[in-house]
Amino acid sequence: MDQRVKKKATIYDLSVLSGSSPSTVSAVLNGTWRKRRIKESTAQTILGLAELHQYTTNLQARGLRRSRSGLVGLMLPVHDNRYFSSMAQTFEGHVRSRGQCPVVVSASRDPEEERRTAETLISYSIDQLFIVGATDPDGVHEVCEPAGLRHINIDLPGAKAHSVISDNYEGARMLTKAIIRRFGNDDPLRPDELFLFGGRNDHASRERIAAFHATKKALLGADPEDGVQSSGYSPDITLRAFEAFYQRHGKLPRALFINSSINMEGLLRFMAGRPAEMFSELVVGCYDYDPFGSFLPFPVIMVRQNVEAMITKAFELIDNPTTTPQTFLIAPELVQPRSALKGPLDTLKDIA
Amino acid sequence: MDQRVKKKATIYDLSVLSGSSPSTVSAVLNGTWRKRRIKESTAQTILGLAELHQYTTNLQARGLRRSRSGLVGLMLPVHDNRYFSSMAQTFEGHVRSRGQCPVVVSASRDPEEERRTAETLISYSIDQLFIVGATDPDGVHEVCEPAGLRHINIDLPGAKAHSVISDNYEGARMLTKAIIRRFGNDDPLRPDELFLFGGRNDHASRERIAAFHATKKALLGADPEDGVQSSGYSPDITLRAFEAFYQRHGKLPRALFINSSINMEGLLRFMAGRPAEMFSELVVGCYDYDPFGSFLPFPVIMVRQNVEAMITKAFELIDNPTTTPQTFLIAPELVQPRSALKGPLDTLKDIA
DNA sequence: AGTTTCTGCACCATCGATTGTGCAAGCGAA
DNA sequence: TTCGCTTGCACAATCGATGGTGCAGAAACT
Repeated sequence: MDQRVKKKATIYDLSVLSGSSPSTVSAVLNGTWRKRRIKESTAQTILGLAELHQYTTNLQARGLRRSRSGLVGLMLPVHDNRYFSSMAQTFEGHVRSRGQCPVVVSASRDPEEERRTAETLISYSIDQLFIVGATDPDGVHEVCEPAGLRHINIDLPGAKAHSVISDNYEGARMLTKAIIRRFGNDDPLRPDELFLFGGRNDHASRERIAAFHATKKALLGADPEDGVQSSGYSPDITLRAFEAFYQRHGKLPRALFINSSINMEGLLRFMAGRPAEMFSELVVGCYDYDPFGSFLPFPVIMVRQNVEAMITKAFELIDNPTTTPQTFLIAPELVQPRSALKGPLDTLKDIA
Repeated sequence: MDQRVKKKATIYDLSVLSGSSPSTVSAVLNGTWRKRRIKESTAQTILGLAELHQYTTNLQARGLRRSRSGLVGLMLPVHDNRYFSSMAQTFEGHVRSRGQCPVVVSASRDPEEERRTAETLISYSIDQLFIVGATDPDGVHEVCEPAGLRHINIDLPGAKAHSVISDNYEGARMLTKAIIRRFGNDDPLRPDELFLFGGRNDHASRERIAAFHATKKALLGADPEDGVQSSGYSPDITLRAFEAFYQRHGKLPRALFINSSINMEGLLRFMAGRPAEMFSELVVGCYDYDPFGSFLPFPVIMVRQNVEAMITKAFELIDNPTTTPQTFLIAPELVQPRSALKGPLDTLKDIA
């Protein structure tokens, strides 16, 4: 054999070398050999040869035959965000510990892309799909269902498959309350001094906005209609929302409820180039946790969604396929300003 | 057929339905039919049937036959970090625009895990592998090489395959200089007031530390030996390093060079629970960019590695396989405090 | 010795798509 | 009419692993 690109050893090669049949080799290598009553010594011989020739199973062939692949998919809206990246990190740990191979892809919150991505993954016979923050979870379901692919929604719920999501209402209630309480009694917050930025017409935003309204009303007695500035999940649109607000009022509100860390980046863009003092009195609540975000020069109260619990619950549900789709709420956690919480990375072994 | 889990249509099904042979169906569906002189009308019939029955290619079967998969792998140390997650985001865009399917996995900076992960990916016949920040790039190479898998190192170089990395020396030089210059002439920084935290024995750390030493020496005239506190890539170890330092000196240095955003999180942990005033005079340089990190309550000068350029260069190299392995340096960019830069997410279309 | 029961393994179809090759029918030219 | 070329497609081997089935030889039993 040429040293370059020597073909990988197959069970047929080992079959010839060992004098056993391919099926015997296969059984030995995939661990079913006791069930097939292969002699211990035969097995050892084959395992030895496999080691020697660096045999590794061609997983495409196995996948083709078994019509599953050992791959478990995670579909994210985007990678570049601490909420979703911690989701990926946590997911990886779980999948790895089950001896499967995690595959993480993103679909940009584009319903079409979401479906295409699911289809591609299905073509590789992935075993399960975790759908995170999909814009159109039910559209993805329509793709998974006929293929018999087990799937589950996380973060944003769908009607046709189980969903595990944050308790957005409760989280937003806590957050709104914490923002309001942050102001003392001598100079309490007025209803028209607290605005929500971000959010669009998805389940999470709706819940959060509802809780925001209700809590404002309950604690501040009133809630002016224009208290919400929708700006989707885009830093730039959020920036423009802040600029527009600033244009109109000549200042920012005293307090902000920001719908996600992505919108929070819009606030950063607004801050860039403006004097820091402009923000020294600001109080911000952000629905999402980012360790750096927690230490900004003004108090930032954050909500950390319990990613670990969500993923755990999702695995539980996907393993015991039940009947009618349900949505499960996972309680998030309020994070006081200047908190550096442990994350999924802390599970990895530290090396100095 | 049962409505549940109806098997997916195959070329054989379409072959029966259309009255053509499987090979003809295959050719039509994979686009090689003109080359095979299939009649236009035959093709149209088959395409119609494919549409009707929602045919999708079984990519495992194709992969088995062609011994490639259309998958392109990205192996990261970890997901949960803005540097690496922006890498993933950028990578996805590139791969998608080439009509292939990106898969992102992490290997926890564990050489053994890195090799195992590469092996798994190889078993799925991925077409190319981008190895980011590997602890043992050459170990991964040893796995890829015999399999004939094209691969390239990013962020941390290897000796046996092309590498695309940040110009760490130059970046660290700029950063060190910027930190020092940050102090006015009336109260200039002394050599024993600037410390480096983080880093371990990898190429990037060594370069940065060398530049740190050299620049300190050049600009401050001296460089005490104990100016570097190695603490790997772990927030917790970094936290302990800060605590130990604080224990010994009763205060932090006036200025810090922090080797990565992960170490920066160690600083956050140190800050948590301590009064903000303790850090009001601090000046920090961080080798990595995080938008939130840029707005901390003290000046944080950051270095943004040019992820887009690195990925672009990597694709260029992996497409034109040349001879002897080389390392290519990509210039990073100094980011002034309170900057909110655009990132890979800004490429996505905004939806409000 | 003859029959049953294990042992230990080989045989072979199969998963779905790809691709080199072969060949019949159609057509124009000689 | 016959030769030769083109058109349009079918055939069959192949990628590597899996798992149901069958069968020879040894052991156990009557």
